[in-house]
Amino acid sequence: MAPSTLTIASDPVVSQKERRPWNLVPEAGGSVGALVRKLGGYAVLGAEDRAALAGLAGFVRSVERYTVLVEQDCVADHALIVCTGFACRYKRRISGRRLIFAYLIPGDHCDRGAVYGYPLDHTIEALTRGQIAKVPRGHYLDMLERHPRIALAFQRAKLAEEATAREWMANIGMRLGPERMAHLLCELLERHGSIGQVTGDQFDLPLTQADLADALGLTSVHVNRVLQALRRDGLIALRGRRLRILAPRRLRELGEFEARYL
Amino acid sequence: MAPSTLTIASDPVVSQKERRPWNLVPEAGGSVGALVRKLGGYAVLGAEDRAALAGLAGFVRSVERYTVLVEQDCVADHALIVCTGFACRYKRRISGRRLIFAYLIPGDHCDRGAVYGYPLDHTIEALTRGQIAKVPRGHYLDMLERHPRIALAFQRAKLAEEATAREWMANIGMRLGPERMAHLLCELLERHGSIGQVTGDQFDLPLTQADLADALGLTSVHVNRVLQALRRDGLIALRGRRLRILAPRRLRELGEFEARYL
DNA sequence: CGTGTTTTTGAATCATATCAACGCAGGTGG
DNA sequence: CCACCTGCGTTGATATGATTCAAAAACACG
Repeated sequence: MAPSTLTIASDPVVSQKERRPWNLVPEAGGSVGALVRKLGGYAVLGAEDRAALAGLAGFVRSVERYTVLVEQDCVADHALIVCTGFACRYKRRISGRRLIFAYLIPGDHCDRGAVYGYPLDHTIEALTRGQIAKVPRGHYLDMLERHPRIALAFQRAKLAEEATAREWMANIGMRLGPERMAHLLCELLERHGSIGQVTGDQFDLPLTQADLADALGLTSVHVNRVLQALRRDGLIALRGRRLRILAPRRLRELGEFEARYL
Repeated sequence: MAPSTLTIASDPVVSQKERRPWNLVPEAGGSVGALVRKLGGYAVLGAEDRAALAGLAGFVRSVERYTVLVEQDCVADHALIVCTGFACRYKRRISGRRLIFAYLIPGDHCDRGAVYGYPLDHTIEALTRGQIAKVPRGHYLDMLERHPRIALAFQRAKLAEEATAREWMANIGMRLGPERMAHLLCELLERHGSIGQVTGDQFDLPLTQADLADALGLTSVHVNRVLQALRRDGLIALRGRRLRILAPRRLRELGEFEARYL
């Protein structure tokens, strides 16, 4: 009911001592490299634009897994951008069951409405350890005003995010288990590709089967069996936190996935 | 693939001869009455604001059921606002199965992105006969600029719409049939209430059981049985195109519905 | 190395889909 | 005015995808 405070790891500044746990490639551009790459796909950015984005690195801090980034009904006073790691938007039922609406990967915004001062209708939480840029509203709005290209890119990124949300809804609403999983993995392949984190159809997937289940509207038990089926059919190889897409073509067909983003 | 043309009934002007088929109350404000009421709930509108909205009545035209309002991948050059009747956003699978992402009732925008010239990732179609205001982009943007209150109200309405979309996702992703139906009906009660179309917990629901099914991720057969269960339990009375909520309290509990909009 | 988390497995059960058929009402045309 | 058609709601029988519960095996971590 009553808005609570924004919860985030309170280290005052950047923590360089942190060893990145699952990001292999140290991106050019440091912790905001993913953001630059992603936005660069939505609009042509100039050197000053890149510099402004690079300036966001000063606001980066580490968060542990399970850290709540924005609490439900809370009005955030910062723009939050994922730099490394996985976060998600979710809601819980009284029964305790959780539904994940979206995965937030490096380069993704946590909450755009926050900037306009509206309370959020769901919770945002880190699914893995990672780094988050916590940009004060003033600085953020300032940057958008000074760099219209960045603003444009953010706007387009938002439309893409909305389209993705509808895709997830279609996933849950009209696809069977294996198809849902296939679609999700294709999407993650594409999104990780657009931030330069895919090499040879392979990328880090540091999620629990329960995390996948809650995003697909399935049980973790069923997710397990679905994954086994996909492995058995030679579509994927998933071991530890590393996913390799063995048959991208067939996986896309199975999930009826069509590339849409750029 | 290639954008196709915007399809809409091509009557040049308002058609007054049309007999409203399911709207009982002739709203003050004529065909845009619902819009005025809805926006009034999001921001305090002045007389000039209302006048500007009333001016939209000149762009109203009738559409038949099944009329495609905006085709997928199409860039609309008009803002479309539902005045009477039901429309929906949906997507189809190759199998032919349809998933409805949102119902659009009087006062709702069909596509906001259209105004910015982005192609749509889904289709918008009339689920019933009705009236749509087709406002040229220029006129629409002009109005927003001249009437900041209206712009604010639209912005808030959009946030509410996004929250509703997440609620639908939660519905499909983690609720059982009867709970989904209960939640949906509660939502429709609230939304129709906010545009003054509810009298005594009763309102028009001119939808097919198949239309409901596609919005709930269920089969029309199953929707039928769910509705029977709700009737048997004395929660609702649904006959013809008229729905009466008999036990709002219990229905909300069943669907875990919480009021959110204003 | 133990301890807690995650993955894997099996069996039973449940919710929902599927298929097929029938009734009913509204509208149409002869 | 009646016969026909079509769309929608209703029903029953059966099939199946997914859940639940429970427990063992594999892992990851400090």
